[in-house]
Amino acid sequence: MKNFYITTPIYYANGAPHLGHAYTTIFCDILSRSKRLLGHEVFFSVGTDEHGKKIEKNAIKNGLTPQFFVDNMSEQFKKMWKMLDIDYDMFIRTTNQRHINNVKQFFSKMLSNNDIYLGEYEGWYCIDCESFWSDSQVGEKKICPDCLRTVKKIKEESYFFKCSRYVEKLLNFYNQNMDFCLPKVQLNEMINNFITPGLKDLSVSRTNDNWGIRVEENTKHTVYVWFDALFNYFSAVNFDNEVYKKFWLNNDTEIIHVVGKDIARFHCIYWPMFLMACDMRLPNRVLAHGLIKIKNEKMSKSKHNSIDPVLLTQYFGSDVIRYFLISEIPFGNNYDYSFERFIERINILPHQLGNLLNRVISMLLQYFDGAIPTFSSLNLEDAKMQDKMFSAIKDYKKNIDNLNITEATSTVFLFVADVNKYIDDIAPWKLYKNNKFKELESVMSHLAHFLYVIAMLLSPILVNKHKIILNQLGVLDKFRKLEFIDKFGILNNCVVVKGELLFKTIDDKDIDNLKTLLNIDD
RNA sequence: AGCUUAGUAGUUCAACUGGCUAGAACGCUCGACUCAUAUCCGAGAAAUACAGGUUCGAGUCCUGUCUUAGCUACCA
Repeated sequence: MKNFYITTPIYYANGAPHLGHAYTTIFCDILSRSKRLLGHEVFFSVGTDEHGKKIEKNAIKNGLTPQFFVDNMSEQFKKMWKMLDIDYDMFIRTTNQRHINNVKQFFSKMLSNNDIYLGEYEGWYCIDCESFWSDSQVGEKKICPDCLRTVKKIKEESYFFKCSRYVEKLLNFYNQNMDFCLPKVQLNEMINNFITPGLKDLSVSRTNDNWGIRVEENTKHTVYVWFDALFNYFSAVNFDNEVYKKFWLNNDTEIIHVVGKDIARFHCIYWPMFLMACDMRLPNRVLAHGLIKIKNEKMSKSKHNSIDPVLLTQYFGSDVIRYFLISEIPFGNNYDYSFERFIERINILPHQLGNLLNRVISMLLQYFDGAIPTFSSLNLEDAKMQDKMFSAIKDYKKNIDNLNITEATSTVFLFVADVNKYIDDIAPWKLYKNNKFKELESVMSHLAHFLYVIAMLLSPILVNKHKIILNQLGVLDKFRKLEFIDKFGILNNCVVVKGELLFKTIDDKDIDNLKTLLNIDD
């Protein structure tokens, strides 16, 4: 069976984790857990990108050494991932010595193969915007397209990666791997926007950045942060020979990079080219998701509009945050966060799932003293519901295979709604009143099994709460595996217990408290 | 400024290469039920950005306009 190597981007260590980081990482974690649930072996890496002028500046401003600064930052990310129950196999840091050696080695190799050469970067520079523009961008008037001020031409020495050598090969690769980049439109943009107009050689070194990996052959230069950062995906599996063999060298391993679409370009164009230049295998997929915005603004510290994932997680617990992000955000689209939507979304958990558990457990206690009756199937509705269950499982698996974890989640919740409706249609309380115990047994044994299936399918998302469902149903440990979910009867004679509420409804009083806590004003 | 994406009920998404009455979900209005956490179930109101064009037929294709978003070598 296929293996998977799944990666998040390594996050830039100049600020605390925000909701966008949480989304990407939760996405990858749920994907990893889902793949494992279906029986695949998975290696899942996360990490931090710790070089660059910005970090150095930031550290100095705070009176710290850059190393101390990034040590602290990467700890913050680790803490966040722990809070969110991110079950990663590797936390890679670009200041890791092994990684530094790797980068130097690859840089040297490309230099000696003439894939990298020393040249001069020349560009139009706008002093006020602190940014470079190309000829076509500044136009004939030589003005900054942003602020309309006059730009200056400046030159500096730089190493360049010879993109032209690999353009043809890259396009061939795209053609043979139509699904390399999802959503597909991203790849069109890459081709039309960068490759067709003529891909320029990429500057891969800097002379004005001290906090970076030195170019051995010319110590005036440090390696450009993106060159450094991309090779983390190699370093993360390269530290251990077994892992390296199993998840990098093995062709049965599918390598999936999950990124925000703002950095898709580096992963779809330059990263494969670098690997080609080093004669190494290529990743199989780049999944480019949309960005989270608040009131249509990009999240940033300076605008004071970022929602603190630490506070949210402390208040609601990781399961709720995980469910919110994965069920609410359609993959690939930008998402406009609002507190109201957040509350609406997470209330689905108590209303639909929590309530379902509660009503089934209560009925089992009232009608059967808590013992799940022997499985039987007496009427047409039961049989129909079995079909729905099987097709829900099938759709779920298909969606996981296609990497649609949001769709997979909604498949399960559609089934939850079906089960709620089934209860209303059958009205077990009427069967009880009319002494139709045989039929009641049939219905209740189905209901218990359906809840068991639901808990198992949601286990990659609700990593804690799904256990509460299984515990309240009294499911034996040995049956907590996906291979048993389509086998009716394994819950026969399990004894249910009424426990704590699974989820609490967020009401108006809670909302007021939260607004104070999170500093939200309308 | 250029390239690219997207404009569908109040909101977030569907509708395969143009093809039955444009589907859901949340919210809203009304109704029913009592196993349940004022939860769950049913019914209803409500939409193709604008202007042209191609076609037997357009949300889908073409042209123009407007709007949103992303990128365009030192912020990752």
